[in-house]
Amino acid sequence: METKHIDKKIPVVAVVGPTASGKTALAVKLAQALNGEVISADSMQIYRGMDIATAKPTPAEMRGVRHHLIDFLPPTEEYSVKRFCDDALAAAQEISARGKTVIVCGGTGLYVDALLGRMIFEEEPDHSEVRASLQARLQTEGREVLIRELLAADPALENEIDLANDRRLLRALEIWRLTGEKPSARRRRATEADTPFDPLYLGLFFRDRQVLYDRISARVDRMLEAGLVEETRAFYENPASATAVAAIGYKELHPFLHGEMTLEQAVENLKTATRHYAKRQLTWFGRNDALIRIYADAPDASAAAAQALEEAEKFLLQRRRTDA
RNA sequence: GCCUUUGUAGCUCAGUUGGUAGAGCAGAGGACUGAAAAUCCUCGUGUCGUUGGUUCGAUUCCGACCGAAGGCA
Repeated sequence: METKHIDKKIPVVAVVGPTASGKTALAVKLAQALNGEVISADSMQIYRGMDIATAKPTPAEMRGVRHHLIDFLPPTEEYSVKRFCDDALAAAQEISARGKTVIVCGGTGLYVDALLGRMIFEEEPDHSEVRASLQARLQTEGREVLIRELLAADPALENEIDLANDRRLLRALEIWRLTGEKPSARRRRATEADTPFDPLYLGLFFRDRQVLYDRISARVDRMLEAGLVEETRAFYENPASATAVAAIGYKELHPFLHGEMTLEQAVENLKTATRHYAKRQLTWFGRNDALIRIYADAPDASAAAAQALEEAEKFLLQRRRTDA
C-alpha cells in the first residue's frame, strides 16, 4: 500500500459512553494492554478540587497509567471545546511521539467529536463582553428582536440552527459581532476541515437501560459516603467559572445546604439529573455510525472488556501494517 | 361507632353546570459547530376506588361497600 503522507494520522482508540458506564476502568485496561496513555475528554474532571462529584479517577483507579487533561485547572477558570481541542492535540502528539498509544476517554460528546471528527475552531477575539451584552439584550428586548436581527444579517441560519435555543441564537449573533463574518459561512468552513486523527470508537452501551440507572443510583450513594456534601460545601466557598458551576452534583445539593430541601430529596434530584445526562449522552454517541457498541451489561462483565480489547488490537495492528 | 374530607396516568394534582379527561414531575424519542455535566425540541387512553340506582347516556348526581386523612365520642 502506498501511504506517503508527510504527517501521518495518529491512530486513536476512543472510549465513550454515558456516565457511570465503566469508561474509566475500560480505558485503563486498554492502556495497560496496549502501552497507552489516556487523554480525558471530560468537561468537568479538568477542574481541581472537583473530585467526588465528577467521579474523577483516583490514583488507585489509574493503576499507574498516565492521564492527561485531568485535574489541571482551578474552578475559577473557564474552558471550552476550542481549548480542549488545542490541549488534547498537543497531548496526543506528544504521546504519539513517545511511541505510545493514544487513548481518548470521556463522556463529553462534543469534545470527543470536535477533536477526532471534522471540526476546527479558528482564532477569534475574546467573547466575554459581547456575550454579556447580548445576554442583557435578550432579557430586555426579547428573543424575537434578536432573531430578526440575526436573520437579517444571515438568512441562511433559519434552517441551520435551532432559533428556539437561546444559547445557539446568542452564539450566532456573537460570531457575527466578533468576526463580522456570516455565522453560516463559518460553520461550513469548520466542518470542511481535515483531522489529524484516525479514530476507533468504542462505545459502552446497555441493552437494559435500567441496569445503567441502577449503576447511577449506586454511584451517587457512594459519592455521598465519600463526602460529596462536604465537597459541595467547599465548592461554594469559592467563586467558580460559568463552566464549573454547571457540574452535576453541587447545584442539586445546594438547596439542601441552604435548608430549603431535605437531603433525601436533593439526592433524588441529583440522581434524576444524572439519568437525564446519561440519556443525552446515549443519544449523542448513538448516532455515530462508526462507533462499535460494547454492551456493558453483557452476562459476563469481563466479556465486554475482552471484546473491546480485541477490537482495539485489530485496529492498531491494521494501522501498523498500513504504515509499513 | 359517628361526622367531615378524600380516592382521576408510575407520582402530585386539575377538570367535566351529566355526552368516557388534562397539566407538572417521572419516563420515552430526538437535536447539538467556541458555556455541552450546558441548552433546546417532540411524545399523555387512564377499569376517572368497587358496586347498585336515576338517566337516552354517569368518571361527573344518589345509595351502599372498600381504602386513606382529619375530627368527635
